[in-house]
Amino acid sequence: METGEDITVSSRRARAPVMSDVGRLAGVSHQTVSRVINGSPHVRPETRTKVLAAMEELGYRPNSVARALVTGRSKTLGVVSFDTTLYGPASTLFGIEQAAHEAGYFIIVASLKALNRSSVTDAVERLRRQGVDGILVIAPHEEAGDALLHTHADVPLVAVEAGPDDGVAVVAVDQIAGAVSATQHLLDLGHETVWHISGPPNFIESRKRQEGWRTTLQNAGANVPEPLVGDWSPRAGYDLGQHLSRDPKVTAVFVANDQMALGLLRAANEAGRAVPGELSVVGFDDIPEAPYFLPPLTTIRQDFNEMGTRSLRALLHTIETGEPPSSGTLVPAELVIRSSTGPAPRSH
Amino acid sequence: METGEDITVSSRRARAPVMSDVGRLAGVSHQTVSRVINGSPHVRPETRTKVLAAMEELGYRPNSVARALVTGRSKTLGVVSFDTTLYGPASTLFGIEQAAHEAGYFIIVASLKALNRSSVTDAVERLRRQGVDGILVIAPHEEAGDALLHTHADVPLVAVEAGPDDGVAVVAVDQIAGAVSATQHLLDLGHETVWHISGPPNFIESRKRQEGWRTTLQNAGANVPEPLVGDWSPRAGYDLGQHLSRDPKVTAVFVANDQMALGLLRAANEAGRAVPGELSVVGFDDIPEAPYFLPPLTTIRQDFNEMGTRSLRALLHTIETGEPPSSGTLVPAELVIRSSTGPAPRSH
DNA sequence: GGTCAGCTCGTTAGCGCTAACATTCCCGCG
DNA sequence: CGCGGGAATGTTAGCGCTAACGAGCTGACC
Repeated sequence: METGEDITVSSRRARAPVMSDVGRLAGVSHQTVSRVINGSPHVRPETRTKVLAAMEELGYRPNSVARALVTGRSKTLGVVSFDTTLYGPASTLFGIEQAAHEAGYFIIVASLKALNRSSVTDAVERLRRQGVDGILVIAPHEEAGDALLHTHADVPLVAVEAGPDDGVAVVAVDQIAGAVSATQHLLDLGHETVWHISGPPNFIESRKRQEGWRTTLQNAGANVPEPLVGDWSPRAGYDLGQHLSRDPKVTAVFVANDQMALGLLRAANEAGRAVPGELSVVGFDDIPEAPYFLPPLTTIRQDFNEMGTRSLRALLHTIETGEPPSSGTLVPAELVIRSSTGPAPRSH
Repeated sequence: METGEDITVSSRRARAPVMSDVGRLAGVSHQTVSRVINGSPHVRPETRTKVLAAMEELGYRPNSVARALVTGRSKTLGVVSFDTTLYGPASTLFGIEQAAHEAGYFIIVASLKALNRSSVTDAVERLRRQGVDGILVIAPHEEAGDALLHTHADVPLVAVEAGPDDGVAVVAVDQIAGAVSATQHLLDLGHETVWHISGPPNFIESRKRQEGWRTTLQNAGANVPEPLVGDWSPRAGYDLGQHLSRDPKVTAVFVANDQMALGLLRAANEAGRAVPGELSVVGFDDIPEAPYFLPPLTTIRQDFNEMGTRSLRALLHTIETGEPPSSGTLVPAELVIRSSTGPAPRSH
């Protein structure tokens, strides 16, 4: 076996080297190795060099599990999320991960199969067992939010994208303001009123967007049509859009997300209703595809990445200082005007 | 402080209960508690009951960090991924997470800022420090793949979605077959040849799709036009699509992903080229929006979820049996015909 | 020159758990 | 009635690391 030429790490592969191996090679105690690794100031430069060299030679890799056991800190954060396939959650997760990486933390994801109380509770529980230092929840859902109220006990937790109004720290986009500017934009264009395709009612975002839409219409003295309820999918937008497209009174629609707006666009196209000539539509999210819809979609941009970053920072602040997270951070939403909206057609 | 009424867990909150606390309350040793938790057969039913009751009363939560330290198994898997914002990687990640959950594993994500050797090496290194039991890499990129060859040493690793041709286990969709069926579909429709908008050349998928397209044309004796190179974004599809739309000879285009196909669709629309009347287009991926494009997009479906599941299973198999993962699993790709493709227009 | 502060390092004791062995008890058997 | 053996439990020794303390050495100061 001993070829004699193989002097690299891989030769004495019986067991990964540990601190005392490094110490032995460097002629110091394992504690000094620990000091070097943790950047203690009380180590002579030459000792440090020797230790570093020994680490290099052995290919030493600190065992963070052992460290976590003794410090009580794992430097990992849990993220529970519903559908990470969707653009919003995926982007938020991405932002969180980037920020965590910079802060020296790892992200453990626990995605939810169903959106109900027990699955959220269960996910949080699993993460705590795993020893995470804090938890982020991307589940802008009513029941999920409720569940958090009964869970967050001994580990810092912040809700992202939406959450209960109190009891838990929430970092979210200003959904209401976004919906207001979407609706107002349509009103300003001269439309008598604005129809609405909403998301599922148990999503907090659905309700906020609907609320913003409704109050804007009311404030303008406009008639408030019955909102149509979708499920965020393009298919729902298409199905609901077929109804809307048949009704000539409908000249402006605020759709609760871009995917459903896409479905509506197709329905309008098939029904021969010109967008924006006869029908104006505004979406929500500003997914990367939105500028290339036919026509390019006017929508409300949510800065998911920023939301991820901010929520992570809030969580980290709590973890590191022990102060409760400041609740209610709102990330602004921005109206992006493209070509799917235009002046109201001359009425009859 | 002692109210006397608060007898629940939250009262003696100095420190989370540990095994010996449970043992003390149940009148057994901590080891017996361990046996109960790990389902050892050598525990009397009544003892088990007592222990369970004590755990319940104390709100005991096993410390998996301590367990990981002693067993050397953390029950966590690392996933390194490039852009989890994209539909493909996001879906794959989702599939992985679901499968991992079922198997009792956690997923730690490490996303890459840049696609180069060092960032991949670095991510893998970080994950190993963290003590993951295995690593999954979603980075269908040439350099990234190369990096893996020099990294995978003492922890099982499998590449997902694409990877180097050997040296590392790879679970991927059959890109070539997908590209072949896309191109053949167009040829069968009577098009003389098929143009191609490819992804960035350093993506393995780009090359495989291009290869499938090229060989199909060659086998059919068709002329092979110079492929246009995009970057997966709708914008690239649009920009490149403007060129293509101007050229009346172009009657069929195979686009390397759906997002670029969307851009092409818009460019064609603006140029007044009817799809599929004058121009047929096939995408790749089958993103959820594809059926609602104008017109609904014919595309190649990749089962990302399946790929995630399979790659996880392969990894787990290696971890649990020690056998090297079987290389080269291919997930089939499926042609989904919708309305963006049609017979070739009568030539001049 | 003695003292004491401060730097550098080593020694010891766990963190909470599991693995391995030791112990107790009960049963059946010759 | 003693003894082997297995089932149920307890005891001990770490896993690899950090925290806390202690020891040796240097240098400055009175």
